[in-house]
This record gives sequence, structure tokens and C-alpha cells, in this order.
Amino acid sequence: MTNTMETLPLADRLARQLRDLLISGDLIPGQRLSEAAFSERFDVSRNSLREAFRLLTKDGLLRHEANRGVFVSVPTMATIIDIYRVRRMLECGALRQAWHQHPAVRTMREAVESAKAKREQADWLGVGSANMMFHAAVVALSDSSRLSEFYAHVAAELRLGFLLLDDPEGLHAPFVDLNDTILGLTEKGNAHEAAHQMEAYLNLSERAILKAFERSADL
Amino acid sequence: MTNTMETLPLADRLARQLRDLLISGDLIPGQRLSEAAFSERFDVSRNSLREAFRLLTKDGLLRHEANRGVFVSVPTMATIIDIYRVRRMLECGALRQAWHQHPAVRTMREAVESAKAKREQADWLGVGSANMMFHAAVVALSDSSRLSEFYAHVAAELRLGFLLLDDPEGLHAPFVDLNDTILGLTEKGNAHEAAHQMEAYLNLSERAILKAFERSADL
DNA sequence: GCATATTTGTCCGTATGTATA
DNA sequence: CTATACATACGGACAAATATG
Repeated sequence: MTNTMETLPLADRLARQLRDLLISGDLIPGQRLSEAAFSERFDVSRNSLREAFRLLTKDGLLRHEANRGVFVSVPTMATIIDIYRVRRMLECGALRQAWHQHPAVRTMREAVESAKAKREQADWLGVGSANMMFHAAVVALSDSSRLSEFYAHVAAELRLGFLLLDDPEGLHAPFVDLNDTILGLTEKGNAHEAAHQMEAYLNLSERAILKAFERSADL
Repeated sequence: MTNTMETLPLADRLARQLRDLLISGDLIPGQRLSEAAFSERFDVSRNSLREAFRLLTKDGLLRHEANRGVFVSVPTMATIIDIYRVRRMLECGALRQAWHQHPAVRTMREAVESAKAKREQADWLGVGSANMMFHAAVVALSDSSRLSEFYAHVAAELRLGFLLLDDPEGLHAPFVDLNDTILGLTEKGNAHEAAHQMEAYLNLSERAILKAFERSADL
């Protein structure tokens, strides 16, 4: 039929496309995704689209309401708090037992350098992306594909929250130097202090987001 | 049509049913699940069944091979090692920051008592279930629904490995008393030592499973 | 190595119940 | 309260890939 390109299942490809639209802010939280509209838009059957919807719903990016359809998830304060509990567990845990010559440390350094460069150009979305790459690399220190995948899902959910707030400078830029500090401690093999600094980082970041949520709530 | 009872989506109900068949050992690792056969067996359309397959594939319980269908996942040593990294991260992390009066502590105690009772009756499968309940309660100490859900998935995958080995007594019974020790330390508020004991527990348990895998491998 | 049967991947049409204007 | 729109689920169809004899 309209079958083309890659050998991956159509549902997986669709899920990836939709996921990209979600984290790029093309689809906004709360928006309803009509089966008919999107199956037309992507030129696929409703069945295939529904499979993709199931996958993204399981990731927490979409929400399913019985007989009403799927909607883009709307992060709440409870969502943010839960996600930061996950982050503290995974990121601090990974740092605490990190080996200072682990390959992921190189990725962490690249992310920090990239973030600094983007900050120089006032490219705040770029800073945000680089920051998230840094923290994904931190989790990669734990050498578990399951932990890394899980973290990727949570990070995507969190990105939805960032988009909702729409203040990338205030939410990302101030944290670049803290990342640098954590990186330095890790490279020196001071794992315990690195973990400690990360906890401070996450507490600060969480508070900043919750504050922004509060402000956006009382409009 | 054959729409009845619950208000949950059919695909979700199917996924749950299949999941129960999987963790109860009714479907064995490596087995191929024919779309036609199972859509007939559950009296649902192929489309609905495929949605359920996607969900379970995302959980790691099924594996999807292009144009060949879905198979029950076959855990390998790499799977076990990865899962135990997850367990160390989540369970030790949860214990380290646990509050000794957290409601989950009560669940932990119930699980330990249940495990002891089942052990008395030489009900090794019961001991295994109680043990898993204990460890799920440990993760619940961290008060994060995402961490608890993630742990539930990983635990289901691990159960597939246990079924493959088929030695519930050797893999579960020796650990009941260690759980009791960890519980006692937690109740006394000695979080750090509880986490330390849990790490020892997990190292022992991991080694026992890997040993059993080795034995089952060279047949 | 080939012809054939089986199975997956994908699409379409349609009936039914539910929500909303 | 009726009408409409939509999600839900089913069944049939066919091409492509795979397994089988």
C-alpha cells in the first residue's frame, strides 16, 4: 500500500513522530488528538494510529479518557514533584557510585560545553536541550539500559512541563555552572560530593519550576 | 458488540489478562503468540489484540520481531544483571531516605509475616510472591508513583526469569530472614544500615540467580 | 532452489455506544 | 431532548514477508 521506507513497525514510527511533535511544543498540553484528523494528517489508518496512541499513553505523554479520546497530558504540580523524586533517586544514585573514567563522563563534558556555547548565543532552548543531555548522561553512569530508558520517558514528561511554562532562560540558564561543578567533582572522583551537589541542584530546579507553576496558575 | 462489564479499554484488559498468563507461567519464554490464535482464544479482533501486544512489548514482557510476530521474552544473564542494577538503585535508595513510620513499613511487615507463614507450609511459590510484595513495599517508601510503576514492570520481567529456572525454594526461601532483618532496621530508623543490608541481599540474590542460569545453560 | 501456504502489516467499511452541542 | 460527532470495536481484504514442503 502506502508502505514505504524503514523496516520498523508503523506504530513505532508514528509514536516517534508524535513524540517529536510533543516535546517540540507543536502540540500543546490539554489539546485533544482526533483519530480521524491525525490518521489523515499522517496518511495512515486509524488502527495504526491507535497503536501509536497506546504507546504514548503508556509513556505518560498522552492521556486516555474513556469514549472521549486522547489528549496531550497536562502536567500538574503533583507531576513535577513526582518526577523530581525520580530524578533525585536516579541521578544522585548514579553519581554516588560513578567511576570517574566512565565513557558517559565524556558525554557529560560535551553537554556542558555545548550548554555554555548556547548560553553565549542566548539560545535558551539549546541550553535546555544540552542540560537535559547532561542529566541523561549522568544516569548513563549507572550502566543500565532500563534505567536510561525510564529516565528518557520521565525527561520527556518533564519537558512538557517546561513548555507549559515557557521561560527557558530562567529555568535552564542558571544551572549550567552547577552542572559544570558536578562534572568537575565527578572527573576528580569525588563521587559523594558530586551526588550531594546534584541533590542541591535538583532541589533548586524543582523549586524554580513549582514557583513558575504557581505564578501561571493564578491568572 | 461483545462489549460488557468494565469501562476500561479492551486493549488494557487484554494486556492485563496476557500479563497474568505470563507471570503465572502459563506462557513460556520463547513461545510465539499467533495473532489469529489469540484473537480467537479471547474472542476479540486482531486489531485490539495487536494494541495489547504493543503495550506488553513496551513492558519488556513480549518481544516483537519484524514480520515474524511477537514472542514471550527470554531473559538472559544480561537481563538479570541489568534488572539487579535497577533494584539496587531503587530499593537501596528508597531505604536510605526512608521514614520509619511510613505507611509502607506496615506493608513490609505484612509481607514478611506472610512469607514466614508460607515457608512453614513449604509453599515456595507463596514465599516468592510475598518476597516480591516486600520489595515492592520498599520502593513504595520513596512515595513516587512513577518509581513504583517502573519497579512493577521490572519485577514482572524478573519473574519471567524465575519461572525459567523453576527453583522457587532455593531462590526465595533463604532470603526471608534477611528481609526480616532489613525490616527491623527500618522500623528502628536505622536507614543507612538497612540500605547496606539490602545491597548485600541483592548481591546474594543476583549471584544465586546467575549461578542457576549458568547451570541451566550448559545442558 | 522453488512453489505454496501461512502469517504479519496495513487499510477500509461499518455498527454501536457515548458524549456534547 | 434530539441530533450530531466521535471513539470503540469488529470483520474483511490484500500485499508483503516468512515459513514450509
